[in-house]
Amino acid sequence: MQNRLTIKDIARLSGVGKSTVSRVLNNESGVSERTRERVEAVVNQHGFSPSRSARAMRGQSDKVVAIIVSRLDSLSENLAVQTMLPTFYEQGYDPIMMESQFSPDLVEEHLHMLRRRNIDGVVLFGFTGVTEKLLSSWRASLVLLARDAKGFASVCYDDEGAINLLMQNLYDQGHRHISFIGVPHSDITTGKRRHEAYLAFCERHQLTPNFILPGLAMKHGYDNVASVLTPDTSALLCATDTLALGASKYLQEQRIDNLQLASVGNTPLMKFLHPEIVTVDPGYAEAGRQAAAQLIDQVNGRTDPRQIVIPAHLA
Amino acid sequence: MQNRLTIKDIARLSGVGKSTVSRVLNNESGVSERTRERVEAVVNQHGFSPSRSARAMRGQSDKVVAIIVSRLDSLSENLAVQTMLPTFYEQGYDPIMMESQFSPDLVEEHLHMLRRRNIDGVVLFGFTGVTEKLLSSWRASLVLLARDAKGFASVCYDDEGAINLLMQNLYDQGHRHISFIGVPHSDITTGKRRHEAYLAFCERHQLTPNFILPGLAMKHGYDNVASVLTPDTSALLCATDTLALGASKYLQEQRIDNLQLASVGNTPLMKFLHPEIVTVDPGYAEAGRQAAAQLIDQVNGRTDPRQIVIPAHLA
DNA sequence: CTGTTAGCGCGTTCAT
DNA sequence: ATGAACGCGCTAACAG
Repeated sequence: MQNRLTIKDIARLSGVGKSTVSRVLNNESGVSERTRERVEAVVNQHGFSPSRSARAMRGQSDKVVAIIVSRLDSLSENLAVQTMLPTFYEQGYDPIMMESQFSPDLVEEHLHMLRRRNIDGVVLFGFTGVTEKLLSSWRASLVLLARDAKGFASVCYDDEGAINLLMQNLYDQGHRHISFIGVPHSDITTGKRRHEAYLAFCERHQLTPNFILPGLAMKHGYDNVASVLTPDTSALLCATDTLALGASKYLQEQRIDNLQLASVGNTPLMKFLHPEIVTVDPGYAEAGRQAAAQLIDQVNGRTDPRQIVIPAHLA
Repeated sequence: MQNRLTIKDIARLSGVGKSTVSRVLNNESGVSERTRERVEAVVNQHGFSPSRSARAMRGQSDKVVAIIVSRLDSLSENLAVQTMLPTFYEQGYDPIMMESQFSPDLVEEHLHMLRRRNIDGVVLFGFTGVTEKLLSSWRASLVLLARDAKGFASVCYDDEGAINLLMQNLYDQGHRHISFIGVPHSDITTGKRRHEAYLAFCERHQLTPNFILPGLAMKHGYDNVASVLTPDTSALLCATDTLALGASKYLQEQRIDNLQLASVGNTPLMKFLHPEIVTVDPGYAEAGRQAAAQLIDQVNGRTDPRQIVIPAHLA
């Protein structure tokens, strides 16, 4: 690059020593107000900013974090990343992005690369197959998103709360035959927890459950709606908006418009394609913020790994 | 971080000098085959990799690039980013992500921050309002995507070719009344170029154009389909798949199923929601690869900024 | 309060 | 072909 000026130049220009400039730059105490002001003036005047690399070499931290999403085009993950980025930038962290494509092997590969790069921390969007063993060496500098694991920091959605909110809403609307379409239990959060919350609600209110757990692709929703519809069914609850998208397509094709749709997930696309849907926002935006904040606190030793649950709310 | 070993340790462990290790690491000539092998053995054995920051400090490049997307949830941009990431990683570049939200001010702000970080290069997804002036200081280290600007490297889609492909396909299917829904001319590529290609095709084949240019939101598609439908209309061409998504929703609601839909853009979602659509793939994946490759070549002084056009092809 | 000195890990002369 | 010495820009330890 060109002749960027250095801390030394600033020192010369403001007639002080390098260390004083350094102190000012880092807001350290022990600098007279007058000197501080003078140095700051020169710094601003020249738009000086210290070299990241040099800093990193001394401080041992290059202020870089990684965000590993499952897929770049995941609607829900995008909403979380969207709030994560500004949070990182505000704190001076550069977030680099990676895609896991739901492959534990890829995650491992990425983590390896990150280890060698001496990165500060990682936000990992969890999925079935990401084991604790895989992450063990990152305990101190990892935040798991949408998943929890013992001993790891995590930001989770309130699966049970979300389903309850939705069920209660449907129930209050008078629905008594609510079918459920979800994800297999191999997926703990989106699969097991949401399904069980559905079952529990049914039991509490003496409703007859009617469900299927095909998977989390849109096509799964589309292909399986029919199988949970009875003549009585008046509402359909989907574990994710992706499933709801598939279900919605089926319903509109079949011209079934007397079925109240509901889903977890508050993505703009869903709202556009099927405005009549009832959704809960699992708090994607808030989750992104918290995950970033937690990671930063953690790598700075301000807090230990802890598990955060984001409360869901009706959209 | 903890006691990562340094080039010095490797030197000691393999019984050579630091400089020799450095030479091996950088594949420089002037090292005997035997020594090289010995050093490489030690390096691999300990999984050693040189400190990025220290390297950056000497070499002036920290091997970090930025990707500024308009929106994280842009379907088309995602497809390009998806191929960009691996390309950057292969070459040892860390890609950090930013969102412009279609705001020139935000772009400017981000570029400022990147300048101060002494970043190597930027891939910027262009949009209306991004002026050459805004980018002038990045001439050498910027690749514009989906937009071109004089003097800047760019990777563009072949708007005219894409429309022609689609129109020809519809024409060959026997359609003679093809309506068009697009984007205002203030958007040069997606708006003006695609619209003009449509008009030109109509003129060449003596078709009567029937179009509207409401904007690029889904709702624009949804709200405006009706206005371009005549009793004769047998096909509808959409400038983008986002518009097509909106149009598709309208058509399905109105139970209009004798209208052939076509659009530029080959996103999985579109294909799922409306399988009967004819699409051209503008070459998002290829664009991502090329953009990354061009940027890398450029920042390494291997090539000057140049304008690349990706050929479109029927999906 | 402030300036001076000594490295951090690496690439780069310059001798050998 | 190889090693010793120097310095990149910065922070930390030590003097004053």
